[in-house]
Amino acid sequence: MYSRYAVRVHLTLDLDSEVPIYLQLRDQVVEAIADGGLAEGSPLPSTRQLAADLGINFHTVNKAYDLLRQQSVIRINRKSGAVVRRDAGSGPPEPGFVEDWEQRLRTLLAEAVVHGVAPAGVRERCDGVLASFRAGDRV
Amino acid sequence: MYSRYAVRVHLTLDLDSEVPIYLQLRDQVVEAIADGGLAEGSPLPSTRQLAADLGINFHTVNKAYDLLRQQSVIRINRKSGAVVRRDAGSGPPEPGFVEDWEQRLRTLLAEAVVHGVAPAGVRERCDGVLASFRAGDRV
Amino acid sequence: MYSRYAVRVHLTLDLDSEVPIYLQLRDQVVEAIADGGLAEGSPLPSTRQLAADLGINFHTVNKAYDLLRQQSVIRINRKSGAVVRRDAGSGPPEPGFVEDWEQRLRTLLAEAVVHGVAPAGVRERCDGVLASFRAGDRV
Amino acid sequence: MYSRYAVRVHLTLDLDSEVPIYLQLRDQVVEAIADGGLAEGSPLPSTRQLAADLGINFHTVNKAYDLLRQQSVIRINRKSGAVVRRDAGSGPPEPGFVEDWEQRLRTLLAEAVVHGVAPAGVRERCDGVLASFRAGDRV
DNA sequence: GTGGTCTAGACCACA
DNA sequence: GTGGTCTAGACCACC
Repeated sequence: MYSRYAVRVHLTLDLDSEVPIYLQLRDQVVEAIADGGLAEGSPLPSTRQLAADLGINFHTVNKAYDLLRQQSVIRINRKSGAVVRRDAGSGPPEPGFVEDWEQRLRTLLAEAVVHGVAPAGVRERCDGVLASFRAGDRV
Repeated sequence: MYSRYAVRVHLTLDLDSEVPIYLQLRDQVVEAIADGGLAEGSPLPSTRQLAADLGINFHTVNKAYDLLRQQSVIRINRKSGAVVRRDAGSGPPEPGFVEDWEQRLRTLLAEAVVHGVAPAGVRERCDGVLASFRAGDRV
Repeated sequence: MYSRYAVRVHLTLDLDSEVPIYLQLRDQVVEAIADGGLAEGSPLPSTRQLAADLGINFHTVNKAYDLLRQQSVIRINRKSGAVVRRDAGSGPPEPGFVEDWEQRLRTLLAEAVVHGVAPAGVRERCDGVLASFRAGDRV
Repeated sequence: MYSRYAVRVHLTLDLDSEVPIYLQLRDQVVEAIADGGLAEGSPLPSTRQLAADLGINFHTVNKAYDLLRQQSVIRINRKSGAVVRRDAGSGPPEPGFVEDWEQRLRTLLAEAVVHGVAPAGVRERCDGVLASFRAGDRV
C-alpha cells in the first residue's frame, strides 16, 4: 500500500545556505511542479510530517506553505492538507507577474553575461532547462 | 569637461524593496556592464560620492563594492578607486560559476512556467533581454 | 409532489476557503433568508440529509445549525427538524445586536475606503445589495 | 519634543475574543487610516515597541504588519520601520478587490436584515459610518 | 488527524 | 536601532 504522499520529490535543504530554509522549500516545490513531478491536485505532506522528515521546525514548513498559498501555487484544506493548485497548464499568469519576473530575469542574465558566458551559451542553457521541464512533463 | 565618472548609468534604488539596498546596487552595476554602459576599465564613483548622491549610508555602498570585488567584477585600488574589471569580453567564466548560476536560472524559469508563462514565452523574453544587452553594447 | 424541503436555495461550498465550512453554511442560510428564498416557518433539510447532499461531515452541519439556533435564526424541534424562525419581517433586533453589528460594518467599510473605493461607491454597493434582497423578497 | 509616533490612535485589543489578535490589530490600523487618524506617510511603531506597549508577543505584531504589507496598506523599511502606504486618496482598488469585498458586504448586510434591521436602518448606519470617516479626514 | 495562533527566546542581516 | 528567521512548545479550531 502506498503512502498517501508518494514522495517522488527529493527535497534537499542546505541549512547553512544564506537562502532561508522556507524559501528553499518554496523553490523546490515550484521546481518539482515545473518538472512534472507534482501535477495539479497532487497532495503535499502535512506541515508537521514534512518538518519531521526534514529535521526542521514545523513553523518553517508552515511559512513556506503559506507563501506558496499566497502565490496561488497550492491550496490548503483543513482536512486534507496542502494540494497543488497550479501547474504549467493552469492558465495564464496573474497580471503584473510577468513584469516583475522579467526584471529578475534581466538581473540574472546580466550576471552571466558579465562573467563571460556568451549570449549563445545563455540561450542554450535556458533551452536546456526548459527542455528538462517538458521532459518531466511527459512522465 | 566631464566628471571623472561619466554617469551614463542611472542608479535607481527602492528603499522600501525587500531586496537589500547593497544588492540593488550590485545588480544595477552588473546590469550596466551587461548593457554596455560600463566597459572594462571604466571607473566607478567613490563610495562616499555615490553614497551622497543616492542619499544612503556609505557603508552600504562599501558593502556593494566589496561584493562586486569578491565576484571579480570590479577591482579596487586605494589610489584609483573602483574600476570595472570584467565585461562581456573579458574571457570565460570562472570554474564553478556556471553550475551555480544555472541552478538559479532553473529556479527562476520554474517559477515562470508554474505561473503559466508558456515555454515559448520564456524563451522569447530571454532573447529579448539578451538582445537589449547587445544593443547597449554597440552604443 | 415536492420534497418537504423544496430546495430553492443553492448552497455552494468552497472546501478550500479560509472560511470554515460551518460558517459558510451559516452565511448561506442567512443570505437565503434575506433574499426571500426562505421565509419564517420554512423547514430546513435534516442535518444528515444536508451533510449527505453536500458531501461533508454531519457534525459540521450540526455546528452550523446550532449556531443559527443560538442566533435565533432557526428553531430546532426534535420532531419537526429545523425551521426558520426569523426573517426580515419578524420584528426588531435583539438588544445589543446592532451595536455589535455596526462595529463589524465599520471594519468592513474602512477596508473598502482604505483600498480606494470612493464613499459614493460604497454607498452604491450597499444599496445594490439591499435592493437585491428586496427583489428576492417578492419572489 | 514629540515621540516619533504620535499616538493619535488608540489600539484596544480583546485578548479573549475569538478574532485573532493579529487580525484585530490589522483591523484597527485600517480603521485608523479610514478615520483620517493615520495618513499616507505616517509612521507606525516598531513591531517590538508596539508589542511591548500592548503586552503581546512581537511575533504577533509582526504577523499583523506582514498582512498589512501584503495588502499594500503599509510598506516596511529596514531602517525606519513601518509606514502607511495607502489611504483613501491613494488611487483605485486593485483588480478583484471589489468583488471579494462585495461578497463579504452581502453576508454582513444579510445578517442585519434577517435580525430585523430595516433596509432604511441599514442604509442609515452605512451613511453614518462613512460620514464618520469623512469627518476624521478633515481633522 | 489537520492547520492556525500565540508565546518565548535566540541569532542574524541590514542600515 | 530596525526587521527577519528559526527553534520550541503550548493551546485551540476545524473536520
